[in-house]
Amino acid sequence: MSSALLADLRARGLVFQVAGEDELPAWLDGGCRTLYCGFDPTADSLHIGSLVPLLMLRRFQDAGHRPLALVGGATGLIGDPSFKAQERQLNTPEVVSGWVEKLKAQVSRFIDFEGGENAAEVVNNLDWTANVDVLTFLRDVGKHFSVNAMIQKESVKQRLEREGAGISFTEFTYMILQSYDFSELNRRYGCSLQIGGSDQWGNITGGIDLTRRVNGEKVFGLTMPLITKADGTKFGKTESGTIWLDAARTSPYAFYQFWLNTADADVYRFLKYFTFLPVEEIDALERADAERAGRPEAQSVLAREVTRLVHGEAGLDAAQRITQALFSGELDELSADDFAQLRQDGLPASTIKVAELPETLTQVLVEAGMAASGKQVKDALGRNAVLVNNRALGWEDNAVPAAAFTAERALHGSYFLTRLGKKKYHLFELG
RNA sequence: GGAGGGGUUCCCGAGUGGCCAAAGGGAUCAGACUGUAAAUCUGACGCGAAAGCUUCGGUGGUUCGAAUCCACCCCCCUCCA
Repeated sequence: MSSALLADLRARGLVFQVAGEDELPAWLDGGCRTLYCGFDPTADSLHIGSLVPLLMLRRFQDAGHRPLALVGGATGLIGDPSFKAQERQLNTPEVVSGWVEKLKAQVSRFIDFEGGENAAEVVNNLDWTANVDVLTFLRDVGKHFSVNAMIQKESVKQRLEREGAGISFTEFTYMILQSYDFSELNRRYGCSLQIGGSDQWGNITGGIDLTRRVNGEKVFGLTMPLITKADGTKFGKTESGTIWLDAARTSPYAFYQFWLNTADADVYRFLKYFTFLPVEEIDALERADAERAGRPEAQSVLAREVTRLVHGEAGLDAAQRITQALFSGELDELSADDFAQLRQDGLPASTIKVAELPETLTQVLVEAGMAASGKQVKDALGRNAVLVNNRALGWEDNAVPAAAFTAERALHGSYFLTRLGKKKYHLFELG
């Protein structure tokens, strides 16, 4: 069953490096194995960069293995230097522990805690590091690490070699801490496989070595590739910032839109990375899209599947409802309830009072966050790119914003769906 | 500690007394085309509706006028010790 899992992962392009490659398939086939992946609290939410490893845990669980999601209450206090150009600012223990709680909840949505021997578990490495004293740690753990080997790791090389950079002892120790996690999880849970992004290779192999030395156990490691985009830009960022998994930071609607805007050159690869759809199905979709000229279907499948995974059926409904309402152009068909719902669903919105409007339209839209500066609004007005309830406004309307937001022009007496350009929407409600 | 080079608008990078809100490229925003794509073309791109206001590491100074000259200070890089 599990060599089938590995074959599927490879078909999806999800396997980058494997430690113990020859023995891993047989080991996985031999029964329910325990594996783990760590997530450090560097913010109060994970972003889509963590999605691949999260789904990976799920893939293993679906294949009959037991996933442990480790939240780094301890490692988060130190900071991983891997491939980071600069030393990072330390966060206070209070802040980190607050983030740990958030991440625990977030991570939990992707794996199943019910059921038998392969029920998932969330663990926190602070549990086994908080009470270890320095001398014990140095003697029992530190002694197994060769600094000579540690400074050879590619992940810290630029920090050691580059002029002007540097690495504190604190961050340099990170690898030891993470290695200790693996050996402890091996001891406590029989964990025998660690997975992570390709940047974690050095930390993972460190843990494998330590586990062999202190527990005499042979354990495995597997990394996933860095997600790249065909145009060379960084995955997971948009003009407006990072795409987070937390609905409070990135609304399900914005999340859905992010995936819907995936480039053709990336979409089939992403379907393999980010969904559980069978590879054959994805290949079939690609062929169908290629035969049918015009708009491919893949993006909407991707957006649907990933939004459902992260935000659930209700989040997906909200995202699709907003998308449908905005991009169909049929505003007349929306009821007052629908507008209230859109606002509820995360469509950017604000309440305005005609008497308190600023002097110009540019100010109104900038304050609503639709544009970065008045110049952009001015440009858009000059090109008929500002629409209020589907009516274009011009530069001549700029000085009289009140005229654009009169009750007579409002939908259902109070709503103004305002569009700037093709994709930026904001709902103004008379208050 | 010594010698030299450098810090320019989001990024890279020109600019060495007025014609500089500052070349060029990238990013970004908007328009055309289209599929809410890609590529391409066009426009905008310090802030401001405008009048105007504020920028070129910092602080002072010279000058009718400074990103450009002077003094001191801070930071970065290269070489030497």
